[in-house]
Amino acid sequence: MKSRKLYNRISVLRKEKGISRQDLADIIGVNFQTIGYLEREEYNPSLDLAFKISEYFGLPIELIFSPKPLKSLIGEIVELKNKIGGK
Amino acid sequence: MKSRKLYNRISVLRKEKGISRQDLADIIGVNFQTIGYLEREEYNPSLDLAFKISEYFGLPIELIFSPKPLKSLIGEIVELKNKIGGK
DNA sequence: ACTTTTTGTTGTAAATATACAATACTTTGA
DNA sequence: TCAAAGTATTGTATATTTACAACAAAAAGT
Repeated sequence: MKSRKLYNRISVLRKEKGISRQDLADIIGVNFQTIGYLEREEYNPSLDLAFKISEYFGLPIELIFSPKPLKSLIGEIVELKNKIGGK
Repeated sequence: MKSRKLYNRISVLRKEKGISRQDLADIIGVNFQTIGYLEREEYNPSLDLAFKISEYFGLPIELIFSPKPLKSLIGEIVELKNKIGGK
């Protein structure tokens, strides 16, 4: 199965936490270069690795990874505000 | 990274839909034996394949796959009813 | 400006997921 | 009970992910 390129927000989330790739890699238990490959979206994580990342950030997989390009977090917020604000 | 064994509900969900592995495989675009391996939990899907399965069933990945053994669907329901019913 | 830390790049090797084929076993249904 | 459909098993081949190392480039802190 030729697998689709997936998009993710790892680098943004990691920066919000203020940790380095090495730190994140250590916590999760992978090589720090693996985090690099994921952030650059050079390949997709295994489902298990995706779960580990999702557990670390305390967020569902769908909020971190997506088959469709992810909008910026700020963009998400604006969109949600519009939805709530009604009209 | 030695990857953890993951659990899933593919066979139950597939049976609820009343389709065969071959059918599911065709829809998703993988070999039918791959579905077999996943249902028997002999290996984990890639994140992309997990997304495809999740898209087909219209359910979030977390409801289909889990690092911890999944309780039966009926078990989930009972638990939720207890939670709602209070006490 | 200099030093250190972080990130990117390239290359190789190992582990794991997926495909495919052939055949046996099991279940279902007529 | 027999036939067909579905599932399991075994084996081999390919693709993809992960690890690891060494070095270059960039960013951050002093």
